[in-house]
Amino acid sequence: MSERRPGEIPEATVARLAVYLRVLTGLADDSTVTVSSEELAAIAGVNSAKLRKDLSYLGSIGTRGVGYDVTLLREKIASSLGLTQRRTCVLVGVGNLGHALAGYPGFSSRGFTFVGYFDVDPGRVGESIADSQISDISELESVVEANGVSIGVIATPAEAAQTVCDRLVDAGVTSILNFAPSVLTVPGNVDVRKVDLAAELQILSFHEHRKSRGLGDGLVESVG
Amino acid sequence: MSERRPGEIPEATVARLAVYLRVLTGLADDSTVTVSSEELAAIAGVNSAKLRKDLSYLGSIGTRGVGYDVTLLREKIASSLGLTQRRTCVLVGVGNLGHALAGYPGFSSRGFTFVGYFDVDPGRVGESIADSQISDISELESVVEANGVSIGVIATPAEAAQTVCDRLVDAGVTSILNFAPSVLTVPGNVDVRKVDLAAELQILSFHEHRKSRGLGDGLVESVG
DNA sequence: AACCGCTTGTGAACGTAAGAACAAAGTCGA
DNA sequence: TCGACTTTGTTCTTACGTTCACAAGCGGTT
Repeated sequence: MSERRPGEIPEATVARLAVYLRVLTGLADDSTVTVSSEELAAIAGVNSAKLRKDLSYLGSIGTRGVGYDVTLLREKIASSLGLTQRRTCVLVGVGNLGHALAGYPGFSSRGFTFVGYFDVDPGRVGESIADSQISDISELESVVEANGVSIGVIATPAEAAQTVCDRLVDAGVTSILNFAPSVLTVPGNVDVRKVDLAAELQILSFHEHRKSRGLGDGLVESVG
Repeated sequence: MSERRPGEIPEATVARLAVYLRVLTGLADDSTVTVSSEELAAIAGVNSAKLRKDLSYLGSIGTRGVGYDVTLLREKIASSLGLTQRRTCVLVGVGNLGHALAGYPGFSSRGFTFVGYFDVDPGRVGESIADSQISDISELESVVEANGVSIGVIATPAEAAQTVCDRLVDAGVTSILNFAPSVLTVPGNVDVRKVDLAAELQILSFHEHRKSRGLGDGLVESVG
């Protein structure tokens, strides 16, 4: 039963495809025509066998003895990720982080169009942001529905996140990117990805802690 | 050979411990004294068996028939993550995102102290930020060494990231949190975690794409 | 046209993680 | 003190992900 349906790409692979895509864009800018799995893997920071297996899920794209055509591979990855069509997004919560996200150039350059920025604070509504302006949260549903928005980005405080999430889902959003430090509950057809900034630092803290203790051998801290 | 040395906690578990910790803090604020694996797992959005296994790596903490003491568990997780000692950090690159990170309340409230904010832009140096001020990048090494900084946060453009990373590592930083969309190369004793904002959206895009195609059956898009 | 060197694509082995299920170990009430 | 009940800690099974190693396939060369 280890059969995988054609078109089924493992999660871990999908996450790396985004990295390969970025690397390939860089190579294309340098007018590189062809790249081997070994080279590409080195730049992307992964094992070359893993890279080849990842790419093999997209079909047989490379040429044996030669490598991969940069342009072709780039298109293939982009189409697998569904990046051939522009996707519309909304951002809810325009505090510090929300502002930064709104100004992040990587989004629009990669095919994501933000059609609305929302906040509850009346003081912020109307403020201009990233060649648009902040709308009141009450307009959320109408904007989502009018634009067929599929992705919602939540950058509110933790307390507001679930409510905002529910409203997004009710309005038709089927993918959520959550920056609020809270666990979201959603229906099964909705995908959530979370970015937990404090957790990232805590994970690094764990490794720091470990490094400063064990130093590689079977040493165990005696617990008082 | 599936023995795991005592004290060895799996990566996947470490990442979740940070989530449990946050949930437990919330429970403690509500004056909850005891919590069962089932309850805690529900709030944290994970399977209860997984949660129990995660916690079992920290030792036998719960009481059968009762559950876990919230305070005790919280302390145990915090100490496993090395959060009992405050960790000093520096932030390099104070653009939009850097500002947002500097203003993020979750860092200092969880034991992370930023002792320096750096940028190359002379126009920004001196600007006040999060009850401190922006320093010139040239001071990076001296600040890192003077404060025994162990964690560096990179929020520069992609082109600068590797150079900044090298400087941090040379100065003695052993953990890096990278927000720049680039792959960092570091010595083996240094840990890197990356947060790739555009990649997150692309992963969601993939799932959107998949939902709008297959709808759950063996349907395969015919490739022209 | 036959060979040679190179690189892909993949099968098999290994390691890590998730989930189900249950025995062990505790509390609480009588 | 004993028994019923609850919830943990852990074992076992299954799934997923990574890595190795190599046959298959292609371009260039003679």
